[in-house]
Amino acid sequence: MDNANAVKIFASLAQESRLGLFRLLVQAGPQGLAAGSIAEQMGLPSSTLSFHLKELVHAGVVQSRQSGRFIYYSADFATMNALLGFLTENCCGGQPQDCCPPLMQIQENKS
Amino acid sequence: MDNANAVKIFASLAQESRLGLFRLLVQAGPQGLAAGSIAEQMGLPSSTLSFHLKELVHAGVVQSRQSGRFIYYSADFATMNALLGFLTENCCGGQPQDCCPPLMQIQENKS
DNA sequence: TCCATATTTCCATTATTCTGGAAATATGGA
DNA sequence: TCCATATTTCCAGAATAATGGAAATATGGA
Repeated sequence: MDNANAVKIFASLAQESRLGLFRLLVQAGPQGLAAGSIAEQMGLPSSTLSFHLKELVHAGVVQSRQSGRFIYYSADFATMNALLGFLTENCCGGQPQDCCPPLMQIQENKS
Repeated sequence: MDNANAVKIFASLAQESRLGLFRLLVQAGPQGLAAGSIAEQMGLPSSTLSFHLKELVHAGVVQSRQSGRFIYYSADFATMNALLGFLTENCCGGQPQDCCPPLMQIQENKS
C-alpha cells in the first residue's frame, strides 16, 4: 500500500452512490450481490451503476465473480484492512497510546 | 456519522497532497505542525496548502489552533475512529468473524 | 440457432475540483 | 505606530469526474 494506492481507494469511496454501494456490500458479506440486485436496491441506471462498480473494483475495495448470467460483487476486506494499517503507520511518532486507542488495535494485530 | 459526512471525509483524503499532509500530521501527533512548516516539508505554495488544509478541516479530520503568529494543524483522531466504526457497521450482516478480524477490534472497542 | 436478460461500453454534457499568483488580512515585536 | 512575517482569500484557467441514454456484448436456456 502506497500513497497513490490509498488515494485511489479514498477516491473510490468519496462519492455518495459508491459509498452506499460499498456499505451495502460490506453488510452483504463475502458472498456479495449481483449487479442487477444492487441496481434495484440503489435505484441507479445500469450504466451509472456499472461505472461506479468499475471504480470500486479498480481501487481494489470490491471484487467481482461471475456465476451464470450474473456477476456478483463483494467487498474486499483485505484491502480495507491494509488501508487502515497504512493510515496509522507511525501514528503519533510511535507513541500512539494517547491519541488513538482503537486504531492501535489494528497495529497490534498486524504482526 | 452519516453517509454524507463519510463521503466528505473520504473526499478530503482522496488527493495526493492532502493524504500526504494528513499522514504527516498523524505522525506528528496531537501537538501538530505550523502551516509554514507543513508548506516547507510538502513543497507546496502557501495558497495551495491553505486550500487543502481547509478541505481537511471542513471534513473534520484535521483541527487547527492558533499560537502566536502561527497556526498549528493536527490530525483529529476521534473523527478517524468514528469513520472506521461507520464503515464496519453491520459488517457481514452481523457475522464479521470470518471476513475482517482487525476491523472487529474497533467494534469491540466502541462500547 | 434464436431469444431474453444481465451487464458493460461509448459518448457528450454537465458539474466539480485543483492550482498558484497576487492581493488581503492577522499577529506580535520594536 | 510601523514593520516583518504567517496565513488566508480571491480569482480564473486547466484538469478531472459524474451522469444516463443508446448501442454493444455476454450468457444460458429453449
